[in-house]
Amino acid sequence: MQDHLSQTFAALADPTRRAMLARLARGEANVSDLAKPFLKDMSLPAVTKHVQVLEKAGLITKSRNAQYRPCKINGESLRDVVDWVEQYRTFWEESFDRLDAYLKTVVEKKKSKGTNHGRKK
Amino acid sequence: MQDHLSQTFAALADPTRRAMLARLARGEANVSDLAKPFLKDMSLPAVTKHVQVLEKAGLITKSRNAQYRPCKINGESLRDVVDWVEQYRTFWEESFDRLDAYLKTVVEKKKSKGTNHGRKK
DNA sequence: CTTATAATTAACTTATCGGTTAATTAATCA
DNA sequence: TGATTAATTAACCGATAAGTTAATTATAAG
Repeated sequence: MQDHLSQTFAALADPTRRAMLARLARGEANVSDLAKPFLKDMSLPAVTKHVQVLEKAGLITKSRNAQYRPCKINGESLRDVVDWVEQYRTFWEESFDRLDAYLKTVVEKKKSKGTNHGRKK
Repeated sequence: MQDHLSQTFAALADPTRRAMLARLARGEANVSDLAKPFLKDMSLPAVTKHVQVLEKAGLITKSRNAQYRPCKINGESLRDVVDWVEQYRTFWEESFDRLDAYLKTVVEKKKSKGTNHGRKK
């Protein structure tokens, strides 16, 4: 896989992996916790592979606790996704909600006076 | 490819296809217009396939004009992407910008009194 | 009617993806 | 020490993704 964004989108292009992220949104979980809902459908090594795909894409981080491997979401790479897709906002808003766009610019101005949301820039 | 969102993410997991969307963001274009920047790197049938992937994912629509096939972005499916990723907003904001979150809820309330941004729901 | 242009289809190749089973590593527990 | 649990690695398989070249369709233009 070439660039990082492609790697991220590819990792998200699988319902099992998105379900794992949904699970992790509720809190940290070991690989076997993540595996539980899927063990009727696939083997544990298959789960390990999915976790590795998420990890290599930077969508999750994995640490060590005894023989367990607690995983958690890494929000940074999801921001890459939203930053990319926001470029196209006008295309899904089209003629709807001019007010929405206006309010958004107001909020953006307020925000840029404060922090820059953790971005390096 | 199974579900629609997986299909969409898979279509976006390729830099050539994302570049095509970037081109279409500047206006409608025929397949050969879309092909132009890539013909040093790949054949025209390869381009046709990329366009078909984007079309099947619902990211673009293609019409007919004589022997030309003008394409344009379909914003709806990009909204599916942003709607999905917004679930995880807290993970990239983490402890930053509590103000940001607050302002967002204010805006959301204002918006839900007006239209619902073209969503069917 | 013939030729040129735009785009697609067909057939094929190669690499990658998502899964399997069997074996292995590493830590805990009795 | 030996057994159990958590997770990974190795080797393999079938399906599909992404590219190729050659042939085909469809419209426009001389």
